[in-house]
Amino acid sequence: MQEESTRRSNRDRTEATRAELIAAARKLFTEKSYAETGTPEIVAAAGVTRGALYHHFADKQALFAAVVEQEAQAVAEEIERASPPSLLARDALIAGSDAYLVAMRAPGRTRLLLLDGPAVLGRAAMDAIDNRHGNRSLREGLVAAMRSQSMARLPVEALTALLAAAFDRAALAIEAGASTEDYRAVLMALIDGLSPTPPQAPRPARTR
Amino acid sequence: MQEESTRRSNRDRTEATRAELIAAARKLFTEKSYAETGTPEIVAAAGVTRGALYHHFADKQALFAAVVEQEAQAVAEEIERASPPSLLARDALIAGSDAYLVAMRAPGRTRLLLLDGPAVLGRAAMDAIDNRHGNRSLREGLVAAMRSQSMARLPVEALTALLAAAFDRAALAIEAGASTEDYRAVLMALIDGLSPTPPQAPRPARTR
DNA sequence: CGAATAACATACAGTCTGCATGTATATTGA
DNA sequence: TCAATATACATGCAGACTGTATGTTATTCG
Repeated sequence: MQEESTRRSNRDRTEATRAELIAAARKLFTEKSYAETGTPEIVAAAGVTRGALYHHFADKQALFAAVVEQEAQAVAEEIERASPPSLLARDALIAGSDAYLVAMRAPGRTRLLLLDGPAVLGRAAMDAIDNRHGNRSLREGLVAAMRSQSMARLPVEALTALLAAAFDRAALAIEAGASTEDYRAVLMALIDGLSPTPPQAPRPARTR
Repeated sequence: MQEESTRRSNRDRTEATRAELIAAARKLFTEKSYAETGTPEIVAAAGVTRGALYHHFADKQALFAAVVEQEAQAVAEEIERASPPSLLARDALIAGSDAYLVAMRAPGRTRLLLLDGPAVLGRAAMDAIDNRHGNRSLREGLVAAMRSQSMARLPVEALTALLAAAFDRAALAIEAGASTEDYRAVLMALIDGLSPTPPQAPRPARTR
């Protein structure tokens, strides 16, 4: 008969420790900033020592990257849950936009993903993470809209990046207390402005 | 008759020391990142000691803020020099956009102003700096365009912030090696899409 | 059941930041 | 003009943090 706490497989130990480290780091990185959070504090919250941290992660940045990756995935899942492929291209785009703005209201997410992430990991690394998760649905939505002729044909990568940047800034502004309606209205105007035919009447659907 | 090196007024000494500290910090902050640049290195490059730094600036962040402020002003001046008020609203907007993208190619500027700045000082502080310098001309250009009926009437603050965010991301992407033409084309499409009347066909060809 | 290896814990070296204290130079006012 | 005072620095110190090297315990495997 094995004791309850002993006899844990190595893989289980690794997985559990990594998960606890990431969870503790996530909590602290969202409450405070990356720079203000020290590894002693993280390992104390996780119930391990710094030795464990540096055994599982190359350095503090690597742990931060793991947290960012997880959080970006969580945001992407919220978006995909809100914009099923059954919707029309433009409607899916709008639903996804709103879902993104809602998802980014989770405390500390904007700083983690939009401020500390790019500064600590660099824009290139953040682009890679975004392309694996969040931006994918956005880019696919844009491609679909272009194919359905409801959007001008433009360089997809650039369009994705610039719209994503606008969404990011909107999330930051809303968190800072700006009017959600104002930013939402401008975002929609930017998207609708990309229609190949003049926007004309926004309410009655014109492209069909 | 005063000696050459002695007999310097206190105000001159302060001004000179501050300027040297800011210049040395600017050089290092643009070559490396804020986090990778230590105050011992900065004061060594400036030819003073850390005592002088902490006499003139509250902390490392305050020195960084001074560098950011100076650099943001330099960018704004380049833009205003390139987009005189004699131009038509839309043309001034385009000229300013191109000037911004050019100005941001100065080595290290994107990281300083677009990555480290927001992360270290916060988005609110960066917004304040931007509104004092760069964004002012953009917002005024947008207001002028709206007044001349060549742009839909939208919340000005939000529109300014979101377009600025798109410009920022374009500058980052271009520095990372992306196609300037692609990003420029999308930026112009976003701007032109905001026309209240159908795309207006300002030129027989689209934008190029 | 050893031997090798993985998963930690502990200890240490180097560096950094911010402050406190000391000193020289400039300014002020009687 | 000359002390008194304030300003502009320089120096030294305390605390904290990061990364690594080394030691110890728990698995895995032949």
